[in-house]
Amino acid sequence: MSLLKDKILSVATDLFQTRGINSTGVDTIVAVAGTTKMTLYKYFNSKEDLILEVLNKGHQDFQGWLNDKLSSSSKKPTEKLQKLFDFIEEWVTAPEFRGIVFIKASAEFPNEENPIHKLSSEQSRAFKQYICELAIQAGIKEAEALSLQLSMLFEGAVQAEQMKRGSGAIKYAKKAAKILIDGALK
Amino acid sequence: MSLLKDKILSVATDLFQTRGINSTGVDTIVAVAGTTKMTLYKYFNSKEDLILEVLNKGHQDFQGWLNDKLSSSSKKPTEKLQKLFDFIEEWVTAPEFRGIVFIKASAEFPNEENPIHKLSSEQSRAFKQYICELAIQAGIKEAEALSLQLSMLFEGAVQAEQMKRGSGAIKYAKKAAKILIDGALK
DNA sequence: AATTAAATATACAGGTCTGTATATTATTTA
DNA sequence: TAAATAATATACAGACCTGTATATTTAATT
Repeated sequence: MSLLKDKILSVATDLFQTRGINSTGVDTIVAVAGTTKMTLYKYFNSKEDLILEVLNKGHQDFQGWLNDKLSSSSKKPTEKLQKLFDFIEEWVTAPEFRGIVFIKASAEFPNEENPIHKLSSEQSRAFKQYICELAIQAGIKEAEALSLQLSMLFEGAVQAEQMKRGSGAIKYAKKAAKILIDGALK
Repeated sequence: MSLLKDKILSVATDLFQTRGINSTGVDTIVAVAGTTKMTLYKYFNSKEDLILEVLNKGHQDFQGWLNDKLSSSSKKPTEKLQKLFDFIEEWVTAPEFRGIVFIKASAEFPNEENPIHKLSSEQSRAFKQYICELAIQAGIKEAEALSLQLSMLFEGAVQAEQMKRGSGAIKYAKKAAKILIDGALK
């Protein structure tokens, strides 16, 4: 991976989250990244392609980090599930946290036929599925229902955090998650 | 209120939700509303003003409807709280439901200094506060925590519904809300 | 040193956007 | 019927947007 391509991707991610995707022009991206449009269009066929790659990178970063944390925290599925929102809190309260890209992208591209919306929707589904597998391994009967509830709680907490930074909402989402998980376990 | 102004407001609301706010030009709005830009700019000083009025109208419609439903459903605060998500489900699953405006607006205008973001944030806070007062009247000790959890659940469910229409996510949000409310009541 | 590749600088075509200016047509009120 | 109000039709200025074309400069390789 080229250094410049990487730089463009991280700058775009930041600008998309802090200013909005449609409100951020490629001119702004290359200016902040310290390069030119010619270089951007060498690595990305279009702005849409850039957005799709930003989405993919964001998802891999988050899911990869979360999976590493959970894997090294415990081998018992039940404990992993119980620690899920501890790590989510750690991720969301980090100073460099700027939101979850697929949540913003799905709002800015609401048309269900749009490739960006499709990828966002797929990533949301993949995250829920990840939780679902944790729940299944933990022996939870209604794993599908619980994972959907937890992912709604997660997206609502991120929404709250994007709405008002430092609101501390995630702390209460974590408590709610504990109640729901405990209820589903017994 | 002028008939045309009303028409412009409802058309704008619909287009903003189905195509995005930044992606919807005033030309499209007036074309669908069957009028002209001159008329739009007679009733609204700018597109930003129009967006702010769309937000206000959306909030009044939802909060007004919800409050009427709750008021006429029961006089006991506890029962009202328990029926909250029944009515939310009714609102969200209605065929004409297009999402909650302040959720989309806060995503498209992430800058906390922006008037549109500020109003969105204020509406989100007002909704949480409305739930909080229900909880207080129901005698719940940790009313603040519960209302924040329920509002996150609500926003997460709307997010899920905007992401994939007809997902049925709200049904499981309702079940989660019941668990959280029952836990907070005793 | 000569050749190839990578990145830059700059300009611009074609499109869309907001907001306004000007003139005309309906509609209502006096 | 005359005057005042409301809405329309149309054009356009100025800004911004994506994507490309052309030429130049820097860096890497042989």
